[in-house]
Amino acid sequence: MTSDGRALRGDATRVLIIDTALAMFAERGYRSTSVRDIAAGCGMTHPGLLYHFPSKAALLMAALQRRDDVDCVDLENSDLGFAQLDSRAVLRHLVSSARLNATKRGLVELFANLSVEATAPDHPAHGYFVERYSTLKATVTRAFKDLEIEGALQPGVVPAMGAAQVVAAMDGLQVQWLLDPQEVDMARALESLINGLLRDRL
Amino acid sequence: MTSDGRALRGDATRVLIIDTALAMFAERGYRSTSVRDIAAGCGMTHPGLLYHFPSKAALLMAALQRRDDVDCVDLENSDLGFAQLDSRAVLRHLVSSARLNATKRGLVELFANLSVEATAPDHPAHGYFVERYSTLKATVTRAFKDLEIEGALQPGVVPAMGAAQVVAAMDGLQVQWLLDPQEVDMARALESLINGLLRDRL
DNA sequence: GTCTATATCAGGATAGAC
DNA sequence: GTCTATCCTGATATAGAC
Repeated sequence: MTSDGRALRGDATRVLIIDTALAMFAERGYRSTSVRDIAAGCGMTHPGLLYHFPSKAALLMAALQRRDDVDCVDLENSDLGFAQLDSRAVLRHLVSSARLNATKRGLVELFANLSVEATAPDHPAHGYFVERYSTLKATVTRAFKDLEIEGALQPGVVPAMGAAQVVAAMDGLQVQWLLDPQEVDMARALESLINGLLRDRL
Repeated sequence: MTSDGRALRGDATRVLIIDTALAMFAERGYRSTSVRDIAAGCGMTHPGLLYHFPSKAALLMAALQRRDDVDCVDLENSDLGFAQLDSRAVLRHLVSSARLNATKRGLVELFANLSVEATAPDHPAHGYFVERYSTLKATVTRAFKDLEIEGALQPGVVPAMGAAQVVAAMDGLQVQWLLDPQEVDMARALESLINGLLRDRL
């Protein structure tokens, strides 16, 4: 970005590319979407696209970043906002995310695939996911700790472990749902799991 | 397998290929292991390998099959045997599997990646994983139903949903463990989740 | 600043010699 | 049963026209 607004002209193209990429990644997956496909979807050639982003990986990162931004607008909460929610609201938010996800198969596919792929230390999105999980688990752990103080936790529930279990269940339920959407209700299963960790219901 | 032992001669190569493939898939993942790599590891060229398996996908399926066989030997239980275990033994078996997995990163990577990839209906291993999850969940559901009859279930726990949660947690914990093995104890987290569903401990 | 054309490389798969 | 040679597709990346 440069000092004055005029230079932002080209950003229209950048945004178009990112949105197209996100749609296609969500539709067909990251690996089976070629830079050529995305470029074609934008009405340009792939080197044209690569002028804006040095590599497919860089484009992915930009797309993930944008996805987070959109999510924040959707939910009218910044990530910071999410972390600062009341403890029960944090947990309820996870459940509504699950419910929302059930309307966006492509996106669930994308994130499910990426989060596993990115497990490899040399994956372009490795850092992103390490950070993402770490933040998410920290927030949920915080919520459970607060509930523990209120005495609202089921005896024997350890906040950090509960957070790991809840986050794990979110991920795993997505896989089952992708395999057969009829078979699983992600939001209900998650809610029920969370309720099992609490003395009272959510 | 054929009627007499002699016919197994040519299978030595097949087995070598499968074992090499399994090792390499586990090491570097399915997608980033080329047929050429596997062939080289067997001391042959890739068309030579493709004489034995018509495609990379077919080789994958054979490798998955073999993996299951080895697992059965390891645990001295056939899949059938697993399904027929006593209900608590079924759940304990899941926990020990998790413990065992923590010593085999490559294999966990392979299955974690594949189970998500194979979510796509046209993936070569789609049928395998549909079947795998369906069987696994059915077995765990059965276990919970038995425990329900014994009155050993926490109130409000629905067998089928509990099974989905447990299986989901297994998968999700693997992702977290792959991202940072220090951060998560898969077996403990899973055991604690299961215990939370039961009136008494496992 | 933006794109066309092109170079280069690696993957899976097949045909056909040996 | 194994290899050589080859095809096709699709990936990233660069040179250079507009």
